Amino acid sequence: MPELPDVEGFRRVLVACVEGRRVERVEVIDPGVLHDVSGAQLRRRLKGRRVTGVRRHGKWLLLDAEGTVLALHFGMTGELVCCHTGDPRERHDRVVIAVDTNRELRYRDQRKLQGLWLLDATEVDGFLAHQGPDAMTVSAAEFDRRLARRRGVKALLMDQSALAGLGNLLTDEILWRARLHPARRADNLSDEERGRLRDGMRRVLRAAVADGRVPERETWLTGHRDDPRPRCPRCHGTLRRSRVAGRTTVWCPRCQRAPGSR
DNA sequence: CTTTATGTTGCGGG
DNA sequence: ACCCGCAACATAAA
Repeated sequence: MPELPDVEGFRRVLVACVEGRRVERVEVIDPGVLHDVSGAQLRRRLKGRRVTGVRRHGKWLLLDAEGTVLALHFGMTGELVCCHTGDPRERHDRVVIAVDTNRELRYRDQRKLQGLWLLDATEVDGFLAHQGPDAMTVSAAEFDRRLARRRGVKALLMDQSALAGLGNLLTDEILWRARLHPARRADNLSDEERGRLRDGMRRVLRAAVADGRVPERETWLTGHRDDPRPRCPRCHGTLRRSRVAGRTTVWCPRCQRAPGSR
């Protein structure tokens, strides 16, 4: 589930649930999601602290707690939910952070591909140093600079060190909207094509972030990618499914022409 | 049993 | 130096 818009949705969950509140209890149900920190350390360093802010960069979510920062990444199956204390525990609840309002934040994740990191506020910049600019706020000039590589455009858009926040679904959606074949090389897009790409990215992101998730819509690819015989919502041609940049890729061979060079 | 899944990283090879 | 595909990580569902 989690790409930039989903993580932005989690950020709002956090704001509503714990921002400004004091951490009363930290419960580590499955230490397998903790990185470089034990359950006891996590508890000791969060308990009693006030949550002073919540930030997102790409797919990373950062919870500030008076000098200590909890960094969360959701992998493919993670989510953040706000519960009342006493709500029944679910099978994949891994960590619970309860605050002084009878509410608790739960990090829920089936596959445990990523997890939680605990940092000192001074370590955050270094921690995110390898991340590219956030896809939601990147400037046109910086976007163009990031795309100036000899790589497949889909691989590049999904590369978090080039641009942070886009995953497999969003990337397909953006390329479809910009009418660009996913296997095109990024460095020989025309100025017009690169403009279309950035425009598509902005529109897709704006709509998805407003929803706090990547929506499944009839007028988007997302609403069709799991259909048995998926049709393009724009030209009604049959969509194709293949593997690009190591991931399942859905695109319209009529709307999104030729890889090669042009 | 096999395949697939919205992520990231590290490795081998071109 | 740059780029690609692929396996690995852990788990569930089709």
